[in-house]
Amino acid sequence: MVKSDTFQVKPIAATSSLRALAYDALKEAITNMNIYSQREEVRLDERKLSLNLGVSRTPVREALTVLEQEGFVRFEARRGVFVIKKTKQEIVSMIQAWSALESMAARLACERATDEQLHCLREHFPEFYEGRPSDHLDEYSEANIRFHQKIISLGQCDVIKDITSNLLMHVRGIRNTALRQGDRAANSIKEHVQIIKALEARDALLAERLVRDHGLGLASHVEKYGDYLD
Amino acid sequence: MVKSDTFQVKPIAATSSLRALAYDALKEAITNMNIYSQREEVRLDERKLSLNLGVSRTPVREALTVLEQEGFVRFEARRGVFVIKKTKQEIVSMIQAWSALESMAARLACERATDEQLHCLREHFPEFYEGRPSDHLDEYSEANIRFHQKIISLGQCDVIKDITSNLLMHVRGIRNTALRQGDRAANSIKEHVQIIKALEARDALLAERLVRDHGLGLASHVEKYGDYLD
DNA sequence: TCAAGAATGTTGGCATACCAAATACCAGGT
DNA sequence: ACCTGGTATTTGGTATGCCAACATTCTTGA
Repeated sequence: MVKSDTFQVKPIAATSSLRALAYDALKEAITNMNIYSQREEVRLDERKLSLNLGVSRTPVREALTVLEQEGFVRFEARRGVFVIKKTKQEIVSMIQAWSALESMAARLACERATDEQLHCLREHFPEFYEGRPSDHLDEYSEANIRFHQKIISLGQCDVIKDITSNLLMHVRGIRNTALRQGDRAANSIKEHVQIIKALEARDALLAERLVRDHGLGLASHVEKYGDYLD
Repeated sequence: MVKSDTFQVKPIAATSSLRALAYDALKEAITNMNIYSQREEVRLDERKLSLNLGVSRTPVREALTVLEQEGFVRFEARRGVFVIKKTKQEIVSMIQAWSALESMAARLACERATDEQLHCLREHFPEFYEGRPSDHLDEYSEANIRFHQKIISLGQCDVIKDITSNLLMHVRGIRNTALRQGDRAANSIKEHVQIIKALEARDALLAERLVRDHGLGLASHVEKYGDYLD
């Protein structure tokens, strides 16, 4: 017999359910495809999906039900399941909601985060605060998203984290695109620096305002230049 | 033959799916029961539910899947489906997220709503702005919620509306309870009046701040006095 | 007497079968 | 060629059956 002190099993065995596996597979497929490159809405065939995934229709349908709830697909009775193409207005609305939540997270971070955590913000994204970010836009776009997620994480509000996590799935691609329009990247960095300063100073009112305005700036940009979405 | 001009059929039949009906029934049952009055978590039996609802297990399961996604129930493999009891901290988090979103809605309302719409706010809730609200707490609690929903509606942001709609399902009961603790009702009304004034003046910054602080006040209150939740 | 384990029942996960509605296809008439 | 109506096929919605994992009860042996 092995002593329980030394015998540490892996965190969780928890063989995922087929439903969860189907969900992951479908979600990845949906987010990876560029929905907006094609004009027609994509239709998903339950039977083909279950055939390709090697499981029956039941877990596939349940996974699709979750995706419907998250706004990725839409069921039409006896017509099919369609991948949803968000309209420009819907994207703008999502960014506005995101801004509200991240703004609140920033406020909460001022109260709750440790000095170390706040300092990490600056340390984790140093490379982009010198030189021209326009040279590494792909990298910067990812770092940009991480930056905002980090702020939300520091807010230590799970509800905000969960909701924004879902919103991000929908707007990730748009963020990347918008960054390349105009000279938004350089400006974005300046605003980030201000946000970090406000957080480090624990100036909740300022941090909250800066984060909100930063987000709403993106919303306005998409509103103006996001016609490719419709 | 009938001339197509004169032969007008009724718009649609649109019979809801059994899944939707099961969802509605379950959601109402869950929100109506007072989850926090009993110590044990409530377990739902798929087979009994489908028997009671008069449909098979399939639509019931799909309805439960949606409810799981919305945070009302939790699946445990081969154990059962349980109605989730939110912890105090989760409730506080939801109220904070709500505050962020309503605050943004107020800001948007300042830009988007018509004078009429803003004025309706005052007209729709006049009876409570004179006399003591503590005499009609049930009425006032409902009006209170309608007031906040109205602000969100005036923001004309569907995403915010949808998210808060779900949050409301979870905190409805708590709002009602909190209103009865201390002299919160009277104070609540004063703050509402200020919010209306800010909106009518289209002072976005002020309205946004007042709505946020009003919401966070509730969060703090629950944080302090909501121990009955755990 | 009581603990260990075997038998039985229960539960959610999954697969499959069937149905009605929507669509696609085709034959026959104009 | 172009309708027209009916028929076959496809599709999502639903019902049902089976299974492994858990829970419970009963049995058994010291």
